[in-house]
Amino acid sequence: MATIYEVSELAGVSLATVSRVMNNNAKVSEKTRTKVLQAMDELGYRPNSIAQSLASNRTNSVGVLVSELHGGFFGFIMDGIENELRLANKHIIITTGHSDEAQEKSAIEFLISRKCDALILLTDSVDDDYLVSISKTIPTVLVNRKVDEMAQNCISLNNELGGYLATKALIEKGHKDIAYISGPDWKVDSHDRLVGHQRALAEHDITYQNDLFYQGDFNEGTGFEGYNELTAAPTKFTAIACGNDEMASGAMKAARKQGLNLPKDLSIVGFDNNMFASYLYPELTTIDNSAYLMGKMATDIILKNVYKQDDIAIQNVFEPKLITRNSIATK
Amino acid sequence: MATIYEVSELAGVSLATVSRVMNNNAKVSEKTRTKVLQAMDELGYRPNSIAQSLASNRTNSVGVLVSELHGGFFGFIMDGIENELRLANKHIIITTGHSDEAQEKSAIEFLISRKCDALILLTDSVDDDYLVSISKTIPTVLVNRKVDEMAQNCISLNNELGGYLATKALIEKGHKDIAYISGPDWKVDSHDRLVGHQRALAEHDITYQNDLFYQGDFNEGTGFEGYNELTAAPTKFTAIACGNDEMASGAMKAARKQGLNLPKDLSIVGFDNNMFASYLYPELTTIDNSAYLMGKMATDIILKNVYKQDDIAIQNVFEPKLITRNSIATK
DNA sequence: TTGTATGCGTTATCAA
DNA sequence: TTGATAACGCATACAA
Repeated sequence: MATIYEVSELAGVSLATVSRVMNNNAKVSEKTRTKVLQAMDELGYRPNSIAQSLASNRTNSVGVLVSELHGGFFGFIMDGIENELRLANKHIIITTGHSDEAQEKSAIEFLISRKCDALILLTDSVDDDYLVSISKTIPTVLVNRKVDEMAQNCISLNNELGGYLATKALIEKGHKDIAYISGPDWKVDSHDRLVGHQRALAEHDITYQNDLFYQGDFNEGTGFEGYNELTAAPTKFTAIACGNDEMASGAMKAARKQGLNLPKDLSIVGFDNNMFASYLYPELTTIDNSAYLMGKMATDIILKNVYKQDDIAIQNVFEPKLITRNSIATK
Repeated sequence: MATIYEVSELAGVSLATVSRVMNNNAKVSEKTRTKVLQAMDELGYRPNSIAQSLASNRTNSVGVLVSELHGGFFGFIMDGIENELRLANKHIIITTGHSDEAQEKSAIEFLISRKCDALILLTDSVDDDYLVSISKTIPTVLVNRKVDEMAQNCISLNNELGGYLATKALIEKGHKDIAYISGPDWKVDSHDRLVGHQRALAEHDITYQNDLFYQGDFNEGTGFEGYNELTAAPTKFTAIACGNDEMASGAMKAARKQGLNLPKDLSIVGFDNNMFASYLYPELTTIDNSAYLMGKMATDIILKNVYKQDDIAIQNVFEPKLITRNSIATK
């Protein structure tokens, strides 16, 4: 592989000059420039970005931590990051933490030792203090998480509003007896969605009933169990709002197993607008979580702060949107 | 950020010694080792992997090219790669090509200039010659693609067998009138799956009929259209085999729209075992494409050839498996 | 077992 | 507008 040195020899100029035409950041006469370009071409020269990084103290890469590489949410966030980064000629180094604290920390350490110019982290297994300390070493933006000391660098979804919109969609179709299958309470997203649900109820003078609440864990199985538990209780309902789409799917399966005709006998609304939501039957009405946009925005914060791209507007909180499909029947 | 030099000063030893304890590849007395370790700890030293790479001509990273970051197929392949790589203490640099030749080539160029130790490529937009020439520069393995000159470094699925198994599953449930909705003919996977379908038919003395064939493009919409086209023709059928799960979903939606009761009135089998397959109603019987395993194996080839890990068995072609769910009724 | 010296392929600071 | 030359942080052959 040809080096800048060989290029300089062939072109009959100095190392410095070759470097200048590569980065075209200094004046070079048209004549020498073409000479150099020609030499590069002739040698099939490709810059060694490792060497560039060492010398310039810039890797033009941003490190990303996600839980898994598969899965809709992460996929779209990564897409948002990667697309935006590519437009800026930067690139992405991805690591996974599998929602395990030790793995997440070691992934972060790795990204730092790899000299990423900045970090985008999706994590809930690592504590606030650690994140704050990291952010003092290297520009860091957090997606789907809020840490007060880093508020400017946190991107999140207004989950409360999302929960509100979901339940409101049910109410507007005439439903009053609405059950709720929640995600784990210790997750803020999950908690906020429930709060939104309750606000929608209250605003329409519907009293919230404990009988109509089931606590799941965001996995499909608990949606299934949840529906069965809820129907075992005396309080009847005509609709269910679910903390996410997986559980909505589970509830749909359980309901169908009990012989219900969907959506006629039971209306359901999900949350996340997961990839499979439109493949469900009936196609699931749900809340879009703006995953792609959040990834894009995380990148924008970095482009602005680290790579000094101006005229970029930052938005830290995203508004969820209702995606209307066919899983809600008019009552 | 502390450097190896500062560590050596604090520990009162030479640069080389510090380097030795980092890589523990040479004898260092226990006494000096602890001295060095202590100094590292005190300074919060983290090795600069960029500098390591430049000096050692090894980046411990493998470059990966996929079409998109979201989507089940790519997700699982990347998972397979990343998991295997992490166990070996190597890491992954991911780029996307969006199925566009120019973008794919520039992504590959990028990975090379980034001095990856090896490449794992998922591409169908770039020609064989280009891939062969790349593979002479840097160890390259191809997933889901076959190039004769690089046969040892190609990982693929036995799509013909998959197509065979899918249709055979239908036949074994008593179906004889089986329609087929195919992917684009120019894609080898798609073509091979069809050939497998035809073999299953032939083996059971069922004549293949053009009336029962529809050519789609692997997207859900063409599954929908396909079903409508097929039912418009005079030849009747009780089952459909689809080139992939998306089209199967489309066909299911179309059938249901025509008032059919699934799977009683129509049996369907898909291909790929896409993430949403188990969320469909009825849950889709399909063919698993071993995406995760193919990603893992691609990595293994590199671990063996590039990183010299021995005792790794290589398998270039994967056997698809039938995943039985509820979308096939007994006739 | 430890230290010295050189090189990896660039960028960047000076001079010229 | 160009050219020497010193970093960048580490690995490694060679000496000691």
